[in-house]
Amino acid sequence: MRPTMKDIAKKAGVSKTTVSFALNDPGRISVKTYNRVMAVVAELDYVPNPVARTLTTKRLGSLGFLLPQPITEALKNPYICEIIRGIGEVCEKGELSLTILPPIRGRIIDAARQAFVDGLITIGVGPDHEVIELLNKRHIPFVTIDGAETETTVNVGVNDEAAAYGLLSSILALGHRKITILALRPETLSLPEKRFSLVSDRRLAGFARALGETGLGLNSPGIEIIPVECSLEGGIFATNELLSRRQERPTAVLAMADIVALGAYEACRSAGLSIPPDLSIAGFDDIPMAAGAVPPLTTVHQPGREKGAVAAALVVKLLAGNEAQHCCLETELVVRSSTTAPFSRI
Amino acid sequence: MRPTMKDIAKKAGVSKTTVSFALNDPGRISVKTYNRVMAVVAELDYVPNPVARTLTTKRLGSLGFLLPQPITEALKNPYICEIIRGIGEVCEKGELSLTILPPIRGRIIDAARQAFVDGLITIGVGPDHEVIELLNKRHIPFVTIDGAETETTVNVGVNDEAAAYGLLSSILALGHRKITILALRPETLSLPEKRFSLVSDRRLAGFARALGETGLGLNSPGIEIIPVECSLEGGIFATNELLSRRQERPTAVLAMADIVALGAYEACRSAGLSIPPDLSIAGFDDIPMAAGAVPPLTTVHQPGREKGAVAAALVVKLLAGNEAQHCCLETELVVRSSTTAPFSRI
DNA sequence: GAGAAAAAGTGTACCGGTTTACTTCTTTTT
DNA sequence: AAAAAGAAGTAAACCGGTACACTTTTTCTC
Repeated sequence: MRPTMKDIAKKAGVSKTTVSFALNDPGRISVKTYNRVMAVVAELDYVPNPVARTLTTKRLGSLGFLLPQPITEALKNPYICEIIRGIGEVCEKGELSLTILPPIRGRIIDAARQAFVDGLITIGVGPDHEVIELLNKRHIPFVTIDGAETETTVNVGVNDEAAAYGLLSSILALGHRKITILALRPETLSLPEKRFSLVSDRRLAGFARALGETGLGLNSPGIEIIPVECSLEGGIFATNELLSRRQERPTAVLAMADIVALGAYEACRSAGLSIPPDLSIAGFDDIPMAAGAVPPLTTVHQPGREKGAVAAALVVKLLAGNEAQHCCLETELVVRSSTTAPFSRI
Repeated sequence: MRPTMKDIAKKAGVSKTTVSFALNDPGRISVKTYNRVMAVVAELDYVPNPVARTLTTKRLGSLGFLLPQPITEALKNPYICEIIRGIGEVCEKGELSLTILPPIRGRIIDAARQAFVDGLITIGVGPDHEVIELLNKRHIPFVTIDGAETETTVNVGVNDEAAAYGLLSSILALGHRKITILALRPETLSLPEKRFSLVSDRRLAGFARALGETGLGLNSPGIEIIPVECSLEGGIFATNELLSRRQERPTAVLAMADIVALGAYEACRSAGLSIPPDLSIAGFDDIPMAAGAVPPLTTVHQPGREKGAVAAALVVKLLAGNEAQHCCLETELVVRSSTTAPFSRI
């Protein structure tokens, strides 16, 4: 079996304490003893058990990232990858590892319960979610990404309402009046009464405001909202369904994630539609491949890596016992060539 | 302070053991006692400390993935993302979390030393690496990806030599004789005497065999090998350098990773060269975006997600105390339109 | 209703380290 | 040379759970 500190102490003829000193505070003991202990350490291939150490030091050296979906799904979305990269950046500096926590048995709260982390970051989790309560009980400092700014939680996000308003305004200005919105389903099933994810709701509010200025609303004829899964497949599926209908097609599709928009691209390709002018498509996020797509995708840029990095930095701050403030990052409308004026059917 | 099991026991008027039963094996005690204990648990917001539990159960519920580079760098390579997705798949099934372990202070061994994992997966780590020894000392079961098949370690990989042979053979058959190979630098600096990564060495052997059949060798005039960093930037940098030279340019560039090949694409774009016929470019890996690139990239397909999934499944097997076998997955040469016969300069 | 069996609950050792308070021995100060 | 200060080392408590062996209480069987 793996040797323990006791084994080392016995073989070196010293106390456990001395072994501990040799490993963590060599100045505390004589050079002679130090050498003797270390010789035994080398001989028995002793490596201290980090878990046991943790029991007293109460520091694990790991940050957690609580995913609302399985890892396989989540990493299909480059935007999530960007956020992870941002978190990773901070982990590097703080000499921490990064623990990805996928839902266990479909429940994100179980993942949080048994997480071995010093602090963690959630994404898309609202203040009313049970996991928030649990984290508080466990006294684990955490920061939410794309959550909500409340008294008791620290959040990092963007102004989704304003960003959505800007995007739809530009689409409306092009002349589009038949618009389909691909809104994101909530990833976890913990709140079954919700139709859309937290950010989707906020963006819908922005869309509503933009529509209002043209005398329209989310319920106006021609405007449609479809819940989709946040993935390439989700975009393909919804768009296929949309294009196969009898009724008149929209002239523009607004996806709430670039990856969904790229799914729409694919569905259009299969259907033989050109983007544009047959259909204008816009996304949200500005993932790295959005600019390189054919055609380049109009989207709302939000700084994914920065979001992750800021959130992680705030967690580190909390861990150090300092106060942390909410952070609202900038977005920018990036108009590329996937959106033009609607094709006039004669 | 956060309540402990002792606090619960005291307040409920029972022993610590009973509390433990209430939480883990309710059938062991009477309903009446169970209710009383759970009431106190709820009242004091008690959540068991998973670290303490671990000391006796010796199970952490996490798999580790030891990265040879910072997370930010690694996740820029979609191929790594694919592998992580594969590992994630297995984690899901086993109700495990996934701990990403980036080098600490540039040293991968330090990451391994303090990792809180039940088992782990390395990538690109050879049998002579110090980390292998450490993992054995710590008695942590592990599987290597793209490592080496030895008596004492389990490896998941592909036949790099054969794959490289096939790729270069097809390039030579097209008529190319001036070929630049972009080989990968080892990511970690632990073995400074090495020029290339483990897989690069094996692929070079395959290249050498293919060249041999045409009466050439790796040292023949016209054949050049350049060490590059495995990233988009690495590809851009090396290719820029290559194209800016006075001397005659190669007609084909073989990158040992698709992401590097895509970097070469970008450098060509800036230089106003068309791919092909000015330059043929091929990659390795077949990342998802390789097929969608312009032009679609000729490459060697290797199953990234499967690699991760198989490796993780083997670790789980080892954890269960079973034997695990090496696994060599299939590769396939995928010829797309980035490679043609060399452009004849008149 | 006596004896056996099952159920319910407890005390204590243990996991593998860290930390505190204390002892012993050596060196320095006056 | 005595007192004070410092160095080196140790025993035992502690972190917060789990697991084993054991006792006590209840239920069942004949």
